[in-house]
Amino acid sequence: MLTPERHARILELLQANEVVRLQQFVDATTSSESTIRRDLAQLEEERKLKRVHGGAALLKGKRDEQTVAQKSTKNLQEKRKIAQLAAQSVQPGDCLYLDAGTTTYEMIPFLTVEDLVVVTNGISLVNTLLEQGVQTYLLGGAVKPNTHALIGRGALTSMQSYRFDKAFLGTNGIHLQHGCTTPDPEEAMIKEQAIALAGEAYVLADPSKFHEVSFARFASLEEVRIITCEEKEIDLSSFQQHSKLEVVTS
Amino acid sequence: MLTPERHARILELLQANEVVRLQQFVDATTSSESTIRRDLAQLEEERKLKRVHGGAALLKGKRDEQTVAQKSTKNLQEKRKIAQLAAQSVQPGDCLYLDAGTTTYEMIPFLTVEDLVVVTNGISLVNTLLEQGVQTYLLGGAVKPNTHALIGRGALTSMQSYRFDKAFLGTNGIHLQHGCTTPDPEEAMIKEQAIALAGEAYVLADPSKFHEVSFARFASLEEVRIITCEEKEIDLSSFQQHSKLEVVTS
DNA sequence: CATATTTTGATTGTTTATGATTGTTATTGG
DNA sequence: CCAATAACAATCATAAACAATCAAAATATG
Repeated sequence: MLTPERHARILELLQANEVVRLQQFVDATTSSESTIRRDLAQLEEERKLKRVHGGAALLKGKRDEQTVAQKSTKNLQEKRKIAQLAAQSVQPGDCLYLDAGTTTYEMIPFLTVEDLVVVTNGISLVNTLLEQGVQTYLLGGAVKPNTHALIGRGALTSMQSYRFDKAFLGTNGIHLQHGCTTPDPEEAMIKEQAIALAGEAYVLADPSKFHEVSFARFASLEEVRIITCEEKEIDLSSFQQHSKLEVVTS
Repeated sequence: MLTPERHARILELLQANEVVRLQQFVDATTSSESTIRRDLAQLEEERKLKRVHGGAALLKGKRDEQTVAQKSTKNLQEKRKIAQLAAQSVQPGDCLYLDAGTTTYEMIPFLTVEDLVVVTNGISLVNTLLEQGVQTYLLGGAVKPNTHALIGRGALTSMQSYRFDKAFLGTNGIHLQHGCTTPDPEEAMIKEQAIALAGEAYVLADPSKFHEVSFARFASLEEVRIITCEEKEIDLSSFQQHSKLEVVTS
């Protein structure tokens, strides 16, 4: 049986049964225990299921995670490392703003300190935040269909009720002259205001974003801390002069 | 029996019985006392129940609230009929408010007219609304962990930017003297304001809600239209005198 | 066709969940 | 208020489940 077939069969069994033990998967796929374990590990990475001792269970909030889950298979390891580094800046009692996006999403499992309050404009983050037991606030506003981010006037005005210790933002481009940019001007406005309302603003960017420029600018290099992981092709030293830079040594 | 199965069984027993002895859990799950104790400790940590000497009890705030998943399997056919009737009142170009809740959720597939705008405080509704191609706005505010509804000051203030042609609301109790009631005062405030901002307010209630009273009142019978389906045990004529009543003949 | 890479299943220590046992704490009835 | 009793938390041994490792098989590549 081929890997995608097995994965499909596993998810199918889970849809039907909510909780399934390892041996059932073995019987259903005529594969070994080891293979099933590997499959389960992988599917958990992709956030398609939750492993439990003795088998696997369906994720509770499966409904609006799908789009995020698909995206997050790409560069997942890099993103997770960056996310982990970013999460280390968080202190007990902090009030955070988390941008909608896959990198910020990956931060959530690492947000383990006590007494956090998180404000976000990403509907997809809410479920996971609540499962972590984090007190969660959502901005209001128009829902952007493909990303499920909240944007527009409503989002801007409802953000004004909050102040943040730290804001964590994703980006599409980081450039020496043009700063941080993103394709959607609406989202750029939100990011810009989040930076203004935050004591410290962190931009999370994997190496592919450097020297890229997108349409709408939301920050200069000077006003944010950039968190990334190192890559030999990219020379980060030029950025170091303009911005506070934190790099994961992978 | 796997851990999530046990946890589910424990919570299920609690929903049915309000307060349950340790031995009942042991019998129901065929596990040892020690294991149940560990489970209870963990579930209390997750704020799913309250441990008491001799067993466990439901959290007070959650007394008559169930998770969305549990609710939505119950009375589904009835709810769907009510939802369908409610959706018939919707006209092209309308701007609607949809309450968070399972009955309002069931309305979405029937919202097939053109040019709708929907505002809601229910995160769970967003996905399905977008799939229907409806322009969707979400209120801001605190996210209520079990129901994923947006509540609190943030939700109230962000609602003030909108005006609705029609508001559709769920309820837990409908009573001749006490009007419409719901367990959570925070949610009641939201519902109340939605009614104030709407040209017409509709309350969707299956027959089990009649003559019931919950904690927080959000409307009198006079100011809303009630949509329900008929049931022989319940005499709706007394309600007819106080309120506009629409009944599905199932 | 030979070689490199990936996937698989068996084997191995290691970790985890469980149920029994222990001593400790809370409740109850006199 | 105190003793009796029930419920509790803590500890421990064990068995099940686990991750890590490795060699064989399947697959891909030059």
